[in-house]
Amino acid sequence: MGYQLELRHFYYFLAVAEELHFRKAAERLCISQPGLSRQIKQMEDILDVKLFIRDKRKVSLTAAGTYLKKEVDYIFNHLDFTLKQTKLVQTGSLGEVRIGFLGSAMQSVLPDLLVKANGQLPKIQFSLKELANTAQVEALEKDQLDLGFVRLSRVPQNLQLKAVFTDTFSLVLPKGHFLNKTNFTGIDQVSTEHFILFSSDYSSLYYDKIMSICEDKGFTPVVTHKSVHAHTIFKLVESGLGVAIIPTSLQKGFKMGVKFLEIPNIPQRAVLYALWKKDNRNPALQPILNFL
Amino acid sequence: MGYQLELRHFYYFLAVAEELHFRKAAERLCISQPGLSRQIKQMEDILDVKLFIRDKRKVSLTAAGTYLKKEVDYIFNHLDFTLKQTKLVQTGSLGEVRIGFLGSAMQSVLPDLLVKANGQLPKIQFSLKELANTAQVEALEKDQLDLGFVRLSRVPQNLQLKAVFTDTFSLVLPKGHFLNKTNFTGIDQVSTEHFILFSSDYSSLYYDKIMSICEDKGFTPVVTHKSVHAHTIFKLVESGLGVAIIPTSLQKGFKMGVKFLEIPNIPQRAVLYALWKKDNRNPALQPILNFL
DNA sequence: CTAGTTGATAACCCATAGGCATTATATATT
DNA sequence: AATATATAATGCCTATGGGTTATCAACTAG
Repeated sequence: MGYQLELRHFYYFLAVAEELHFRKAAERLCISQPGLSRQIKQMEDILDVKLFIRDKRKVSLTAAGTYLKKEVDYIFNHLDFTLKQTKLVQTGSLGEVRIGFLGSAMQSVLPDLLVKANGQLPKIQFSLKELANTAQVEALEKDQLDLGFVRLSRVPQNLQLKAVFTDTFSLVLPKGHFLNKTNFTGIDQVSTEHFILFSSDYSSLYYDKIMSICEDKGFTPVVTHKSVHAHTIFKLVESGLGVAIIPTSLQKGFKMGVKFLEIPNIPQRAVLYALWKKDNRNPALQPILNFL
Repeated sequence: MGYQLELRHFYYFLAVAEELHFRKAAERLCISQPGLSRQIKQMEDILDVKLFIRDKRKVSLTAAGTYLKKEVDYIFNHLDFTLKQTKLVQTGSLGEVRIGFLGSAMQSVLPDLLVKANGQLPKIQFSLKELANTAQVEALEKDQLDLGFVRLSRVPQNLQLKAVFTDTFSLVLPKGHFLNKTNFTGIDQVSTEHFILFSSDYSSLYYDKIMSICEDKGFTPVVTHKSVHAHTIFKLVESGLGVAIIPTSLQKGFKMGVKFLEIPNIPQRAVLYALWKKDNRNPALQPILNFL
């Protein structure tokens, strides 16, 4: 009785919540299973809340435990970041902004931002990580990221979207393809070709847009390959395995045996959005957002 | 060495940061001053950051300490809030209930429930999904739903049924049909008409009930169309393609070229049931069930 | 110079986190 | 039905380290 919750309890709780197995969690924590069991029990006693259901042969989280895990995840990430920042404040190099991005943001938006920020706010450092849309959303909610660059139209309530770059779409063809700038009139001219697209789990919004471009012209594309990297897609096109549709700006920086034809007269646009948590606590984020 | 930061360190840190006085802070914490001094020193060693300036006769925060205090204040408030919420989740006064329903439940039962629940349990959120009977049963068993609204008489053992709304049946006729409130005596008057019904795979119980209504009156209806949406059925009736039998309350909310005549002197009733898993683990479900 | 602050240091004490051995219970196997 | 194997919980013990008191060192005020 009269015990106090300590960080230890939360570390242990997270380990068990992730492993859903006391012995494995204990191994990961480098302590014995009985010790772990006892600490978790103590935690439940202090909180007066059942966190785990030890049922039959498996352990699972209660609703309360599920809720707590999500919050503790966030709190720990925020705490880690805070402690790192505290040290930076001491050394005077205050300010780190953790940025996640889709590869396509590296074409222009992100480099522009970094150059501008470096010029005017030299004390703010950046850590960059290439991540898929969904991974960025999760990382933002857990406070593992401060800012994301995504292609999504709908995000959770507590996140804020802002369009930062609107792009047209271009058709990617092998060098020797009969279509060129003068005789290319519309996407329906390649309706019988095989298509190579970005994976829908990498960016479902992008995937749907491509499909709608084709459907507006009255055909459903035959998709033979999917990839997450522009380079791979270009390589596949170059090899004659099909054609692709990509945001126009993606062609920058690639020298390959393919040609790009901007698709005329379509309403679809590839929109890149900046994304951040509305109540983000990082003071370095605001000045960065002002550049967008 | 090799120590770990614990919540205690942060509690102590906050006390000193507020009092700016070790003895007073120690008093407030009900520990001795030397103990406090040692814990703060340990904290600074672990973080490798100087948090306080002990200068001459007064204590003050370093820049790093000031930053840390602000963040730890926030983190502790958030943690307190989280722990309180966790307890609420356990008691079921906070949480999410996932509800599946037949379109016809939206006429009165479900809106009533939601209004009542929102009034008395504003912290419980709902996610709603329109699903057929069988889909709801499957979703309930998979724990993708907490509560369903179905028209079924028999369900698997581990599910619980409860009647929540009993309705009479009405005949749906085109506006110009010769039958009306005064000359309508029984369903046998339309025994030769074509019938439009809900699909039996959408609700087999409903389908069987309709058939039994007719069979009780000595005829088997000629079913020419089936649909899953009330709106579609009304449209088909309006177009003169047949007549329909529906639960009386379904007419609410539709303005169409059809008329409704309640069928007198029949024992059949359209019963809407609430359905849930007996050993559902969601604590938010119980208080909702109490409203039924 | 003395009295009265302040926080830091030293040496001891004991509460308790964690280890080991074991039990209790459920599932899988024979 | 009996046995084997897996799980988490329980009981007892040890030793780490947080908290104690006593003291020191440094500063200020009178």
